[in-house]
Amino acid sequence: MPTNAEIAATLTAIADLLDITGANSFKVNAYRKAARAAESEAQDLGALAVADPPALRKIEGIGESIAAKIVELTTTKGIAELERLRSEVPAGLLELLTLQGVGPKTVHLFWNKAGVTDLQSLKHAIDSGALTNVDRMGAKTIENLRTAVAAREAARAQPTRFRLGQAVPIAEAMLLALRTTVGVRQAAFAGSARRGRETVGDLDLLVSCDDHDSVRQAFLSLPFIDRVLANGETRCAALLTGGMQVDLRIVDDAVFGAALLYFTGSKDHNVFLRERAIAAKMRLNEYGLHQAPSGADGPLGALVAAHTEESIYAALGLHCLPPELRELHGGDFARAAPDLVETSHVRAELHAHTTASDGSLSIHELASLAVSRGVHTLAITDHSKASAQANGLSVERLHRHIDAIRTAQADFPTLCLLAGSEVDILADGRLDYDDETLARLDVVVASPHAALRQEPAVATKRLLRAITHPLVHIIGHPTGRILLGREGLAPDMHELAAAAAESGTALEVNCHWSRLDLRDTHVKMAVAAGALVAIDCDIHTADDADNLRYGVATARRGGLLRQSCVNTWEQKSLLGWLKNKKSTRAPHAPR
DNA sequence: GCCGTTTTCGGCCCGACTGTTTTCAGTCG
Repeated sequence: MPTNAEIAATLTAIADLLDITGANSFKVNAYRKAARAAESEAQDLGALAVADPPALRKIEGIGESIAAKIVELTTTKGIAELERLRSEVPAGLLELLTLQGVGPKTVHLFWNKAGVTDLQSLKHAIDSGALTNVDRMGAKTIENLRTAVAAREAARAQPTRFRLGQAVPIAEAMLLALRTTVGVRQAAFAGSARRGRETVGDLDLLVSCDDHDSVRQAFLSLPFIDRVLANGETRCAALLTGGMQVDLRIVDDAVFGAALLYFTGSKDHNVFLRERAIAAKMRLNEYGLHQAPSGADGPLGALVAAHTEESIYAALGLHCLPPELRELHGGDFARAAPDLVETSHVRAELHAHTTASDGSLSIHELASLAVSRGVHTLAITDHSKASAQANGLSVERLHRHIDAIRTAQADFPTLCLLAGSEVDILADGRLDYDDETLARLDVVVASPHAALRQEPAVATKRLLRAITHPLVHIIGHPTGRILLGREGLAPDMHELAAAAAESGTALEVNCHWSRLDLRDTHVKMAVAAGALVAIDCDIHTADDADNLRYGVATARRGGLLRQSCVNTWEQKSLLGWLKNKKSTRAPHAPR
């Protein structure tokens, strides 16, 4: 059965191929929108296609035709329309769409007017001069193409997306430099990084200022800039040395909110807001919300709102939606509760390593770090013996470690130090320590570290066994995925979430930006099932504590409420749950 | 292809930038 990601990839493939054939652009966009809907959908679309096909059409962006294609893909493992397109369009043309400045119209032109079928034949057409006879191919365009082809070849070994925790520090370093420029009023990053997506394709920076030229100069002279792609009055774009693209928008301070809203997106959410504006006889663009023009082509009416995002949402009759929930067309207003979890709510770290296993901090250093972060409770959870590569603790070493933690407690009167372990969930679901050993621990985080290529059904059974174990409190990074590196397990997360809710076991959102596991869609499932969630930094070095924001962003994207996150609880409630987790359920009704 | 409080046809966000095209087309976000 295809996963939602596979369905999304298939719909995107149809869109790309249709685009090259010159199909109606609204039809192409419909496929792209449906692909995005599939990607962010928490329900398993493959299962839905089998059990209740009409329900597919309830999802915004999926209509009669695309629903039928999802059913076709699920039941026959292929789509006739896609195969027809593939037989018609040379496969090598798809890569050309990724070239800077080359879109479907241009690829169509290359294919039909110059016989280009892939990157190689495009290179040949450039070098042989064959492109000079093609419409709109002047000397400058051909030179830009040459550069784009070279950049594409150089980038083959580089990622096209970047992990959130790598992109955000770069954005903040650039903003720090821009804020010192004369005349700058406000500066922020927007785009998918602000929405907290686990990976981002580029960075969007927004600056309001009195002097556009000085900001442009400051931006283009930043040390990270490798190549300038655009340099206009209000927009600059550049490639960084690592291959990431950065776009800078420069606006007047009075319209900063409108620009921030616009450039934060998502694209689908912008369309929704514009449509809502039109319905209310207004117009929304990056310069503000205005009254509609009085005539058909007349100038915009009076300004309604522009300075802040809140004022624009309010004028449209909406609550200000947190950026993390702006992924969908209509946004995820249903999840935008006032008690959505925030970094400031987190008062306990329940997953941290010391030098006893593979951490770089001693017990005292780790505890001092926790005190400086203002948490009331820290669980020290070094690896168990199966994780030999991480210097996992034998039972004997664990006993001595527990004693050392108990002794250290005396030095930290304001912090509750818990003796725990990150225990391996073995391939068959057994735990790496016996029950007698586990019972000595204050907190047990059970995590999969090996056998991460198991079949989904095997992985589900394995994790269920750990979830329902009475001595396990938290399932650490449940899938073991590494972003842009390792797929990890693909268990039936609905089933795991239901079992977690039933047994009072928390599912972890691991905050490290290479993991973010649970991922956002999994958090949605946990929330829907009424399961408890832990947000933990999995601290190995002092810097890891800074990753909390990424885990919280992921949890917010999934709609996690403060009261369902064990790390936000008062110490007494938290310790009560650890002592007797069975009696503790997520304190809110399933949504 | 999707969608609907201008509803079953006829729209579909819209502005900046670039390059070449002397008024606009394509790309991008």
